[in-house]
Amino acid sequence: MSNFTIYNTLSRKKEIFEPINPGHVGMYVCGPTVYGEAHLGHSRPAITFDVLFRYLKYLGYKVRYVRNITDVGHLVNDADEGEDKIARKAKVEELEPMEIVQRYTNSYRQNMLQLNVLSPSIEPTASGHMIEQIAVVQKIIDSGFGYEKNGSVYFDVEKYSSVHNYGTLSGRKIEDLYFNTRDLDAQPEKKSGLDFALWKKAAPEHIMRWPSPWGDGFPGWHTECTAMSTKYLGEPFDIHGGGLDLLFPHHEAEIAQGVACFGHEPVRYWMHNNLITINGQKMGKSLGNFIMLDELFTGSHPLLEKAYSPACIRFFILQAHYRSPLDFSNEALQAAEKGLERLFNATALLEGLQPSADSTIDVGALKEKCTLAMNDDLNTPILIAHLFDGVKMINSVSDGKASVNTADLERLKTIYSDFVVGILGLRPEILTGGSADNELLGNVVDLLLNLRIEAKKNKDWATCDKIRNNLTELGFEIKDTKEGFGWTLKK
RNA sequence: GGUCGGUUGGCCGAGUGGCUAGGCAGCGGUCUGCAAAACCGCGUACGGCGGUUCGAAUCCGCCAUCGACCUCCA
Repeated sequence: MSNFTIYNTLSRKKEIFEPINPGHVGMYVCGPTVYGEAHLGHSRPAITFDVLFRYLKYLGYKVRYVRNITDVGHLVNDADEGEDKIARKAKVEELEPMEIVQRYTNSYRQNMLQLNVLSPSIEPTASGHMIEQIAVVQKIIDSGFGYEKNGSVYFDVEKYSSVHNYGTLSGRKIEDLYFNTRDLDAQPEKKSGLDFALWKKAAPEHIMRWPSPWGDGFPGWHTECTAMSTKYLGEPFDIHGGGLDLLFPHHEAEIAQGVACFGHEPVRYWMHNNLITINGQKMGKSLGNFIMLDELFTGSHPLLEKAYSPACIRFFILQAHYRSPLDFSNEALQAAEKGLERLFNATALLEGLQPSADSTIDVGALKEKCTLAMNDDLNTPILIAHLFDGVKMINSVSDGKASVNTADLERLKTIYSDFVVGILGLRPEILTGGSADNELLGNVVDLLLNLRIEAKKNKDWATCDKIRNNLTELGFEIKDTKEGFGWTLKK
């Protein structure tokens, strides 16, 4: 179908992507825990796998994209033992846990919409799949790799390791893990410190609880992803994505659970996006550099010099490869903002371009390069570099320094609508003289600029400058051209 | 301490052995009534030290430094 390669964390190599069922792709990505507003860190996996989703569809695959919503908080790690993370927040705000869940789910979806992240095919909630999770736990017990103790169920890592390899995804060795495991409260209950929880008994103060064969409790963190991914995608399924921070223990545990349940690896391709740092530092609440997406869009955070549009954030993220670390700074964001404007201006200019008899630009090669970049493990920075080469072509044609024939012009338009809008998901946020969505405004601006042309003929520079300066103040960008004028307005 | 991954020009960020990444900023030029935009041109970048090689940002070793993770937050 194509030579689309993706880097598989499991093999630590780029592999040609071949779906299990020809023409169909099943992908699962770890979604948000809805106990707070979405922050900058949430945007990267969402955008990375949105681009993957879009590109797979562009390649002609029918894609089922499952991204979960974790609405069952578990234990908070330090002071408030035995208290559910969501329940804790509920007490603080005097809201029902499910009210919190609803509120932040809505907020997350709103942010995703702003970032032009497409809705997944299925967005399952952990609380809505309790039966499936209990079934997974039971299946693991039946396989001999899980054991119950005091109403909790744990995964027997040692026993698993005697038959299978544990640690293949993260490169960890079981011997090393023995010496590097923190001492945790429930340690005495477990056979080994390496074991992880499949089901936890709920303490009396724990609000979110469900009945199970082992008593009232709640599922372990890793259980939900195994239950929901395989319910909707089968096993094995094609692609599992998530942030690098989830690689261990979460994804490692998912593999072990999958093998225990099904007798084989649950996932063909594991993909991990890298994280975002701020001014070279990790994001942390204690560091005061935790920026929420809403703050980013409005500029209301001490670290922000200005507001940045969702498209700007999206472009900024896509200018780096998803597996590379990315450092956030005002300087970098503003550079991205200007670059994006250049890209959008050319994309708008493309619509009004006049074809000639001959082409002096190589549109075919451009498309080829764009496809190669995306096929190379979603190399969006390279794609963007090629799109900027195209910007130069478009501007040159517009300036009359190059020409394009009718067929090439159509192909060029297709490249920009496919790659910029369709795959990168960047919606041009500008109005131009040719755009129809606000005809009245366009006509008024045209009228003013025609008056300016007349003033220009009379060498009435004062009137000329007044019209231009006032329109500039209102946010319009005025360009003098050979034919007359051109203008754009950022939305 | 362990595992994995970074360190590229003023800034961001591609690039895995010889071939211009790209964007932003800067400088010079063309165009312009002046601008803006655009176009053309310019910059001795690859953390340090050794090694392999005809040739290394790219491979190997050591060192420095930064980050993520290390199993009941998800």
